[in-house]
Amino acid sequence: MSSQSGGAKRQARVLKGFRDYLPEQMILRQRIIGIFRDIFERHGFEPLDTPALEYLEILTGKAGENEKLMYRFEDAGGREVGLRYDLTVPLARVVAMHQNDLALPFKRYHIAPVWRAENPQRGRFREFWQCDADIVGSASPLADAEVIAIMAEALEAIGIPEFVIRISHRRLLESLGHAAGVPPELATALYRSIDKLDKIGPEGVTRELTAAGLSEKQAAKVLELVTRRGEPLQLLAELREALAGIEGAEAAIADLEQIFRVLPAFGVAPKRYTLDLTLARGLDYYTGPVFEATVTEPKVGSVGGAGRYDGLVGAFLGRSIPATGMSLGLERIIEVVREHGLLPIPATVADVALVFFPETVAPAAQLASTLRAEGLRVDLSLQPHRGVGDQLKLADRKGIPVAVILGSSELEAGSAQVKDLRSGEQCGVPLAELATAVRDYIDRA
RNA sequence: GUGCCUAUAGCUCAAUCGGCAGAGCGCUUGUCUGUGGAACAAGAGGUUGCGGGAUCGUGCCCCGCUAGGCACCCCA
Repeated sequence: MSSQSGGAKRQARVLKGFRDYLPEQMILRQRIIGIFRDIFERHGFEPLDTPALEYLEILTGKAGENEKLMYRFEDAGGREVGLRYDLTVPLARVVAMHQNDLALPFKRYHIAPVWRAENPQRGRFREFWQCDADIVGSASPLADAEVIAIMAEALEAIGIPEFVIRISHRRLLESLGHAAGVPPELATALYRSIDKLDKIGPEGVTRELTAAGLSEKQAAKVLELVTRRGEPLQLLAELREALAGIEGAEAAIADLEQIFRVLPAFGVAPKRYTLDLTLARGLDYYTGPVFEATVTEPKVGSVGGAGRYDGLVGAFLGRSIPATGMSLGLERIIEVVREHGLLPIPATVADVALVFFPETVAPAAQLASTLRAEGLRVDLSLQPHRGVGDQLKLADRKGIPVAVILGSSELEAGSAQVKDLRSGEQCGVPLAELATAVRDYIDRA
């Protein structure tokens, strides 16, 4: 038996790492999502959505160690299910299930929440939104390049001042390992340590590598190869020489060369990308080129990750289909936007507040309809009895830029008062010209 | 999942050694019958995150829980 009022009340709360999005935040989130959607569609990517909940076996096959971060439980029918961990695995499932309905290469975007049972931190939540764009059915580095270009365009469109897309290649890293004499079973440990270079430094990496079983010489060799810096194409030429005869190296280098040649043609500025072989990335399903967009200020880690995963669709289908794609993290991008004060947006969706009196309720409601038909977003006051002052104050507090005041004297004159709530400027306007006048005031902002 | 730090009014934060829980802003009302932001005055608002313990007595000490921040891990 629950109490209705009085008695013990239920404590209002939300789960750790989960949040409410109040209107002001929603307006910003929707704005950013709209920008991304435009860019994705401009590249011919189609929208897709999938269920939040999947059979657990769909999610667990290729996630490797991340399985422990997955929300999993048994549903009321006894099925083992899980909340999706990313948008890539569901895409692979969709392609496998609907291959007859999809023309390859299939380009899709997917903007939706995913769930990971991690400890929350700045820009890190248990429920968060990813904005993904992927290409399924093309093995060409051209597809990788387009994905990188979209990522760069998206971050550029938001106005993020300092971002760099680091580009690496799983196969090339493997070859580096071979060249240094690292046994295959230590490859994973190798990637993980190298990935931490900027955090723990060369000494830290050396310590970890030798602890994992590499000799000091091997560790030093790997570090030397991986930390080379320079103009990408020139650096690749050097690596081609250094890795001559090493299995897989040539193909990986050729992939990267194609990517770096095409990127400028896609309109990506050279300062926005770099060849960085210390990038490995954690997800097990990456098989080729991998990319990551990092922002140095504020420190929210990467704002987007990407890469080629040629084996993932095949895991559901039996025959292999190549795929590549990228993922932008909405929450982390919002952190950057907030930190730098980018994308100034109104705190409300309303263009105009309609203020009136008990004796002008009906005409005011009618006027609101007219203004809405003209395309304005009208917040009709619901408290005419509270007086003009209070209504104006409330409208201003909400952040509405303009008020229209309709009283009986205006009504008799066939006009209304239009007031700029920021400057206080006000004048009478004939009803027929009202919408235009309101727009003029808004544009003055 | 692990470690460290934190939690006091709607918000930001005070509160001496363990001794009556406060300020600023915001909010409500009034000065002000159809014009907000200013000023002045008054007022409301708290089981000090939740639960337990030690103490004559706790916002303050101890334990557990929950949430937030930072780091690890991992990642968007």
